[in-house]
Amino acid sequence: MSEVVNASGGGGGGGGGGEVPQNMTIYINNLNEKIKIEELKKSLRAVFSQFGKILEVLAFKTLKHKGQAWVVFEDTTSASNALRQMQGFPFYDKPMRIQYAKTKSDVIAKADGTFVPRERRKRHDDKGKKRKDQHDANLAGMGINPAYAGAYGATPALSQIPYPGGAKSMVPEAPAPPNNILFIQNLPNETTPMMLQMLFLQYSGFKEVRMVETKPGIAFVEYGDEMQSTVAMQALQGFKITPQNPMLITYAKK
DNA sequence: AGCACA
Repeated sequence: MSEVVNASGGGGGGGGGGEVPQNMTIYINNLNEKIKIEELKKSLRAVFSQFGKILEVLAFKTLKHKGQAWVVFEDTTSASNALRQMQGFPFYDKPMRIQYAKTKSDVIAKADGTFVPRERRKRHDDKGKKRKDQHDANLAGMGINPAYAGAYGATPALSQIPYPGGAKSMVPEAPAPPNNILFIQNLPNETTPMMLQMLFLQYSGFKEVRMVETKPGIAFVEYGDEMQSTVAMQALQGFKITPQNPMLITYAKK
């Protein structure tokens, strides 16, 4: 009788899984602890940005927090899709374990006006409290959203979705004929083969990624046949690992 | 195993 109604719709019924209520942030553990924090965060971004706009990825190397990360989405729908679809996903040879985060992320709290700095959170009965609350409530009521207006205001959520046909403007003059091997360009220099594998593995027929150490920014991705490579190319054309690097995918030259 | 906000 106490079923919680899911405001975002969707969701199927039975949900096994978590006792933690929905959250815009997912908590991931069972991550490979040998991976350096920066690479880990980049790879998480690469794999999760397909579900929606990511506001932040957090991970720490302290003993209490190794092997764990938080990925903050801008809405709970993105977070729940990510949770369902990536549950158990083999990531650096270990299956991800994903739950909703137990508490709201600071970046979200700052955006909705409920953020309370942690240092002040001690035990302080402040008497000027009402005034401040009123002020914050006013801002929130007016729909003023400093975090979004500042850092994210100009970026539509759809920017992460690979353009269906719009990628043509980025396709070079002389396209190579279909090939089961794809040629990827305009990758950020920090891109690793693992990051690409995790993106391209989603499409059937995936065989392998090859990168040339001496030539940063490019890669080759091989599929079983041209049909499969074409599906992957169209799906990931223009995909941005970083905002300034929409990937350019063409068929490799034979 | 482990739920933070460098």
